[in-house]
Amino acid sequence: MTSIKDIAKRAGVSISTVSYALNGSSKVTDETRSRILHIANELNYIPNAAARTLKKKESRILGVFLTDFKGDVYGELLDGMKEVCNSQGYDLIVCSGEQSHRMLPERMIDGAVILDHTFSSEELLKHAQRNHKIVVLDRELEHPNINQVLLDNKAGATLATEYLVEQGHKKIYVVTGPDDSFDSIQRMKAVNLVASRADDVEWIELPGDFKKSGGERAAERIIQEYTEPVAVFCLNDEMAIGLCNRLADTDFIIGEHVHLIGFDNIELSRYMQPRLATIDYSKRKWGALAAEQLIKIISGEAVEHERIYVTLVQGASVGRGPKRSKLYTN
Amino acid sequence: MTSIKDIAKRAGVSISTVSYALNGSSKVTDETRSRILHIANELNYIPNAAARTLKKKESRILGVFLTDFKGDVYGELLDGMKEVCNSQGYDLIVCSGEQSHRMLPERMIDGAVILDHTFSSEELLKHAQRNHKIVVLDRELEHPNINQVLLDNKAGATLATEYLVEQGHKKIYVVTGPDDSFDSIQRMKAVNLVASRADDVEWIELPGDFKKSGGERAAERIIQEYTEPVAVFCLNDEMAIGLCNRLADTDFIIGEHVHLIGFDNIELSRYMQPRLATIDYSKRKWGALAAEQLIKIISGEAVEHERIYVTLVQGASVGRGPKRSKLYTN
DNA sequence: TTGTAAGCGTTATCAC
DNA sequence: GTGATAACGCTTACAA
Repeated sequence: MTSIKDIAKRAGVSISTVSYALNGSSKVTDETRSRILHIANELNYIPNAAARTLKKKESRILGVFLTDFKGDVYGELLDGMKEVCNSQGYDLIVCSGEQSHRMLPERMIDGAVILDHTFSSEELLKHAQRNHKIVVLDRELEHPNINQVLLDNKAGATLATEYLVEQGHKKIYVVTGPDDSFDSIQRMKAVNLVASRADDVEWIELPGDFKKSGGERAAERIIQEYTEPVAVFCLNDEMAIGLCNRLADTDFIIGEHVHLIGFDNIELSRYMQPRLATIDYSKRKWGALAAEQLIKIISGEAVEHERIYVTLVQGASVGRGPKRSKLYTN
Repeated sequence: MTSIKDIAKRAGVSISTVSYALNGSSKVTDETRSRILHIANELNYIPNAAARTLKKKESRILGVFLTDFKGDVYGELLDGMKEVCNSQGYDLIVCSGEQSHRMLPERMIDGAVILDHTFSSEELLKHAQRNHKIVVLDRELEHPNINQVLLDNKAGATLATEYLVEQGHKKIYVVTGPDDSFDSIQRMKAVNLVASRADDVEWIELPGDFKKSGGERAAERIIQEYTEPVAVFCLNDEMAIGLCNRLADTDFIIGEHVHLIGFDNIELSRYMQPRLATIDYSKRKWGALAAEQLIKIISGEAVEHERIYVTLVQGASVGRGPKRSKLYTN
């Protein structure tokens, strides 16, 4: 591997002159610069990132941490982040898994965007304490070095629940996420609020996991307890799809016996028959904003926490209110 | 930031002793080791990755490069890679975009898995020439430092085309990927071979892009030229779905007027109505194998190119042969 | 304008 | 078993 030392030798100058030339410093004559550049090119010189990072104490790399790589929300979110990072001269790397937790403390990256519950809040606070910069997308965490860019879960869950109530539903199943999920807890709170404000609305919590399996299990319960048309709010689309899958094996009809709404508006939702009602938000913007905020706190700018707004997407999966339709089986 | 120097000072030993203790060398007494470890802990010592990488000339990080983060194939593929990497003490980072091309030559990572046509083959060969280790998933490239783990495109496209031919289809549209896509070119070759071997089969190439929009454009053409039921082989599922979308606005019925098969078996395909026929393969295994091969060539082991096998997934989207059904509109 | 030299935080070779 | 010390490749005062 050729280093600036080799270039210096070949050019008959010192390594510092080479370094200046390479970094476009004005301290060097155009002539020597072009000579050095030419030699560097000839020798196929490529700078060593580790050395630069070690010296400058920054890598110009940002990391985003995900619980896993599956998940339909991620694609656009990451592309949004990438765009902002690149436009600001940062590189973005996507990390997942236990090993990846080292990257921030070991200073491989200049900052982290967290959407990964395998990071504990204590862990994140500890990092923030050591002056590492962090943006959290999946929890509330207060620290000068931590910024929050959160979904407006409350608004979303309120929209969804009110939509069901407006359609005349009186019995609403709510399929939750994992117990420790911030999103799930927030959404539940809003459901509770709306339901308690409405007359005569009963809501039943069904424990879920934000995965298809959770929706399937919820479907089992609903089938068992079924007496009349019900409404179901799955706290994310993936569970809603799991629920549809399970119901597809039965004579229950979505939009008629089971009135269903999800959350996230993942791509699949568009293709469900009937179209899944859900809560939409711009994943791209979420990512872009997260990256922006991270870069700002790295640059020492003061920032406020941000919120990603959501909208209701109506869909035939919710149908037109309880029609008390007869079910042929069961 | 506390470094081994600080620990050495506090422990009253030299930095080399600290380094030995930290790295579990047997050259140090248990007593001093535990004392040092204790102090390191007390001072919240965390090693500096850049310094280690600079000195050891390896980062124990592997990179995988994607054209973009969208794409339904990636989730499982990446999880497969992550699993193998972590089990071998490597960390995995996912990269995309022009800036990310620096990571390999600048030695930020010990090796790269390429699934990204923004890397030219010349670029990759140049890296290989400089002793960087690479596994390619999206092209054929021969070099001692490059290993190929490729889909069996030929087998897949043959299975798909034969399936259509067996169902009695005589006119087959083939919607291709981008011109420079290795996968697309390989699949086309197989289609051509099967079609030319079969009596009386006509096939028409429709230029696509592996994205939904390509499928939509293909649908336009097919609608315009429609005279009798046709078969369509979209060279990936995403275009097949785009095609379905466009056709959903018409009276054409998939499986009846348009007999459709895709490639990839992405998750969405399961949820299409009717179920999309397609070519399946294990994305997780693909990723796992790629990571394995990369680690092997990094360790200096000799490896052979690998192939990922594929199977046919039948689906109602192909229907039961040309039934010459009447179309009400058009 | 260019050179000298220190230093970033490690690892590793060699003495002791 | 432990300690000096050089080296990894680069940036950046400071000196010339």
